[in-house]
Amino acid sequence: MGDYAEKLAKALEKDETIVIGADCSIDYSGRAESFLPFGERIIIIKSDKNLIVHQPKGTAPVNYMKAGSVHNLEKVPEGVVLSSKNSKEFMRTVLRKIHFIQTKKLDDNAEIMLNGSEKQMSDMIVRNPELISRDFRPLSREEHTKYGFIDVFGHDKEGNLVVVECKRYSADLGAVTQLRRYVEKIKQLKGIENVNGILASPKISANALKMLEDWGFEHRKIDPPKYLEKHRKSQKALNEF
Amino acid sequence: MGDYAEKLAKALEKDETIVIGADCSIDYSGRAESFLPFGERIIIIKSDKNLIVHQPKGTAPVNYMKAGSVHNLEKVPEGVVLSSKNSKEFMRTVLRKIHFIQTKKLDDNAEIMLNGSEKQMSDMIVRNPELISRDFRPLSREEHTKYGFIDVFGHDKEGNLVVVECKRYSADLGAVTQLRRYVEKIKQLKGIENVNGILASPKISANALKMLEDWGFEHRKIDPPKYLEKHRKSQKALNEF
DNA sequence: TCGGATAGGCGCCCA
DNA sequence: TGGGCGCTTATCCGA
Repeated sequence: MGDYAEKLAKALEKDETIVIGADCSIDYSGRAESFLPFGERIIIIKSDKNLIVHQPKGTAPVNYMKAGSVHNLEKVPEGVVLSSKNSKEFMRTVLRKIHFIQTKKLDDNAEIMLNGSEKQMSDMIVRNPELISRDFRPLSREEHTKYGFIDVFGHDKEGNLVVVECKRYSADLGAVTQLRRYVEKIKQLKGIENVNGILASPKISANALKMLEDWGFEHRKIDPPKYLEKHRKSQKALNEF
Repeated sequence: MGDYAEKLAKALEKDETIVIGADCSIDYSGRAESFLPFGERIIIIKSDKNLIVHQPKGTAPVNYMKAGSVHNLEKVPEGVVLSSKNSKEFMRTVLRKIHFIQTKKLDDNAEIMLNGSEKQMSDMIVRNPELISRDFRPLSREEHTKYGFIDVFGHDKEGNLVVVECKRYSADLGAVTQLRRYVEKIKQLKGIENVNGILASPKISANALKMLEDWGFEHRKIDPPKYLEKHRKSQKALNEF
């Protein structure tokens, strides 16, 4: 265990990414309080000194510490204690058996390119305003108000203002109240009553649709761009493997 | 690379957790579309066949596949291709250099114990209704309505209904619209006008507070239970290390 | 499975 | 730094 502590300290020093497989228990205190009894997990400390702990199931880490945390090691009779802290949080990991440690300086400057986001959806609507209605004319995007940011803002032929809120997946009650908040703020700011609210999404829940219509708003069924496009194209290839 | 492919296949078979350090590129297609150019990352496949890919910075994985995905390996001239799929998604990882692979069956049945959640906050309010007001009488928790679930529902001495919405951290505009939605639904369901809305949280943003007060609702500054308790106690200990 | 809501959410942008 | 909000959100819980 002594060798491990030295290896870890050296890797931390050099901003390497550290991967540990270990039997450990974890105390956390900060935004909440937690305790995780002993069990075998993967612990990763990244070059930005962010720490994540993964149990053998699930996508989300069970414990974690933000980037910029300070990590210290201490040998104790039962093994090694990893103490992590930042300005607001503290974590104490007792490693009673270490199965492996890998340390490596990772060279990765790449950034992911993503299609199908809500932002691309609103871009698409600005380029193809007929998706909202035949006479919709977009005026601005990401309009900032005290009551939030409006995705797409415009008007129709009669000059009625139109507020569009986009959701890349199913629209829920929260999406409707969000739209309502914007419409009301615009009404108040401009001192007018004729403001239309449009919720654009591929799906909407029944309750949300009812609430939407109760408020005199409308839904447009619109898919985010390129959604599942490659997936469909690769179906043939998938069938093979 | 051939040895690696075999090692991986065997580990997948045995439901081991697999940790790979590799230079790879990633195509993803499913709920959205993405491409990540080559770079050095950590890839983890867990015993539930969930996959996460971590770049050397950040808490969140850059790419991932849900639990229950199927993973296949294929040797190609440039290295190894890891194909992952489930009913709705597809991911293709090209590993052109593998730095290390660790495989281990992780034994971990422990569950994290957490203090300071919103649910515990509403429990605390039910036990200590004077936190809301001297004459608040809780009636129910998690009251289900078509417009959502109410955290705490009760009445005051005069018989006015009271809706309480809790937030464990700072309350924002969304919290206010959520509260408003519940209050309106209760008014509609009971056919009455005297329904009070209370937003309970340690903090509230200035815009949210204004909107709250515009709607005639009130804020109560309440901290989730045990929040930072250990942290404060350990301050002395922290100063030492 | 779907819907509604929380999360120690994270990460991004913008004032 | 804080507010506002999207997210391949994940995860939980109830109908």
